[in-house]
Amino acid sequence: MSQAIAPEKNGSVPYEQSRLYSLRHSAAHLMAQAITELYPGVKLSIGPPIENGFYYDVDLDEPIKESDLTAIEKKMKELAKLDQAITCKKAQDREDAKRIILEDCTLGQGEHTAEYKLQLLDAIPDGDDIIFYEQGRTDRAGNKHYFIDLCRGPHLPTTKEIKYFKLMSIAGAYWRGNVNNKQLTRIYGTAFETQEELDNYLYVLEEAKKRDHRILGKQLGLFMFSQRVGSGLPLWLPKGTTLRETLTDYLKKEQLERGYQGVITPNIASSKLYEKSGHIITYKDKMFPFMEDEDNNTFILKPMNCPFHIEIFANALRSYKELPIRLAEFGTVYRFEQSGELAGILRARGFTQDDAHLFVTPEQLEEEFIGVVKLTMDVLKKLGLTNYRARVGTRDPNDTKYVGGDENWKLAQEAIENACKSMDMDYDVSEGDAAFYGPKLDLIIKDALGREWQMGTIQVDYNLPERFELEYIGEDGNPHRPIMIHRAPFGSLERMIGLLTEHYSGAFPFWMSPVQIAIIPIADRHIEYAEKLKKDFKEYRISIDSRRETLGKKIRENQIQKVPVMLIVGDKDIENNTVGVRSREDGDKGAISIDSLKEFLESV
RNA sequence: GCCCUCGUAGCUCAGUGGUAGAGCACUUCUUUGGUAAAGAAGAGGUCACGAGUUCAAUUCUCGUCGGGGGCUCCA
Repeated sequence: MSQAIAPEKNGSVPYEQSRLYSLRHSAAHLMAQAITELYPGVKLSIGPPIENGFYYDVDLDEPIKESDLTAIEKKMKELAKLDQAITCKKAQDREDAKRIILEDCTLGQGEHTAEYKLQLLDAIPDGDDIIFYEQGRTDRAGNKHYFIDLCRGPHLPTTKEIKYFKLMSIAGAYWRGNVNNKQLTRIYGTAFETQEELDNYLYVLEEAKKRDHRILGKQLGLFMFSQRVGSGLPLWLPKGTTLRETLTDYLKKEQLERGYQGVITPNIASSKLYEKSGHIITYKDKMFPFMEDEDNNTFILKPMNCPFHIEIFANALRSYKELPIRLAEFGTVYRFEQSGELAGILRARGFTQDDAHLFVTPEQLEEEFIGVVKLTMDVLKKLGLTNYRARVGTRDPNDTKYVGGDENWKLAQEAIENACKSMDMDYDVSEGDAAFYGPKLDLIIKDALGREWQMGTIQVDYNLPERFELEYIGEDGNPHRPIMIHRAPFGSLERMIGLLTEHYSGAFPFWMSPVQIAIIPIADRHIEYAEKLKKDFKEYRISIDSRRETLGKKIRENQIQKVPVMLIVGDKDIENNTVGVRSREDGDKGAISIDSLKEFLESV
């Protein structure tokens, strides 16, 4: 299990200061104590509380399985009941702390078990307090139990108060989050104040799984995967395609109104294009394998659209009067994501970006950036997504993957922050989350299971124009370098549709629904009337359910398909020129005249 | 890619060291019905794939492929 659903709020106290937070922290210690008793010689590393529980990373000689968690839970219960007091102990100095780690924390299981704790000690800055928490007691049989851990705290006063917990899953996690380090075993658990809260959490988790876009995508006939087609390569079914086209039509219209021009570029290109852009250096192993022709020319399945749009810009000698040039394309790209990174259509190997690149003068940058932010916010509002956060991704100064000079990076970052400030937008700055060619503003939303996904992104880029030596002729008659803005309000069609599916539990708003209206003739003799109705309302996406099934069954199935409006037609309707209206949300609304139906549909 | 976990009919899922079952869906027949599942019959599976252990494997072991939860990563 991971960070899921919503953080538990305890009145107005921030989670980090809540009793629940301490409870989970203590539960992590209790689990570590149980593990040291069951698996002597285990090396402990870190064990913090997280959004919906806690984990502990341990280094075991023998791999453990999920079925072993029961035994650990049982041991935890025993140790909790001992009512071990949990007390804080401050080391005198660094030497003293080292002694405590080597002598006490190892619990007599050998100094090698202190490997990670010693590294953690080294990471504590000079002058900071070095604190330990210990717990212990002798049980009725006379066995001594003891545990001490380097830890900032806080904790509950006694293990007796850790009652309602559950170990959830096992995962691998690299020591200090670095792939080059050893992979440790991470055990996830959760803990609550009451049994009811724990049960409720598990229930909510089950319910959330039903909202999973992969399940709904199958139920609603939106998309599929096939083992024969390959991993991470979705196939769009008719209804999913309709939904997708509805979204692209909407965005195309918005973009047209805002001065964008559509372009179309190929799905493969010479590797030279990506050598020039710098993508090959950074991403070679994350692209699909290269193709080679008889003359040893190498081609690449396109992992992104920017270099193509750059070529289009560079195709003519540009005047400042033409700028800004806004080139838009729903461009399908292919990235060879690691198998473990795939997640339905939220993360696929082939996906379509609602991409555009703006080529602007320095004077236009801020206004254009703000224009793009506005477009993105308008789009998200139209889609009904409001619960997102903004993140400014900046460069990690210690990482070498970034291209371009310091001055360009500084300018680009200032442009983004200025635009955000002038729009009064709240954002977090996240170091190391920039694209390799420039900083970016990302909009992030959570899925059904509480995992965060990047949707829209806006990037300011001084570097690719430099690499491709892009120019326009300024008012002064001299060549100048344009600045690029990369942007995608949806991010990708696939991810956006996945997120929308979970957001709405598949019950899409009327305007987006693949099937907006299902007309249900009661008997065969009513089909003709249904077809006439469909013709009269051809501006809507209508299906006629003319199967020879009972009315109840057809209603049930269209309801499960989350069709927003059903129109039931029978003898009475033909006679009176009416339809029986049934809404997805409100159920049966009774018969209304065809004229009122027009009004009704406009109000949905 | 790594750690854990799963893979039985189109779908959702039971089940077993002696080659398989339910509900829904599908086909046919009866039923033409007014707001969340009409009735009956039929058909449908190399139990993901490959190898090993065994007299015997869908069941146990290993490998491959695919899915899921994490880690890393996401231009």
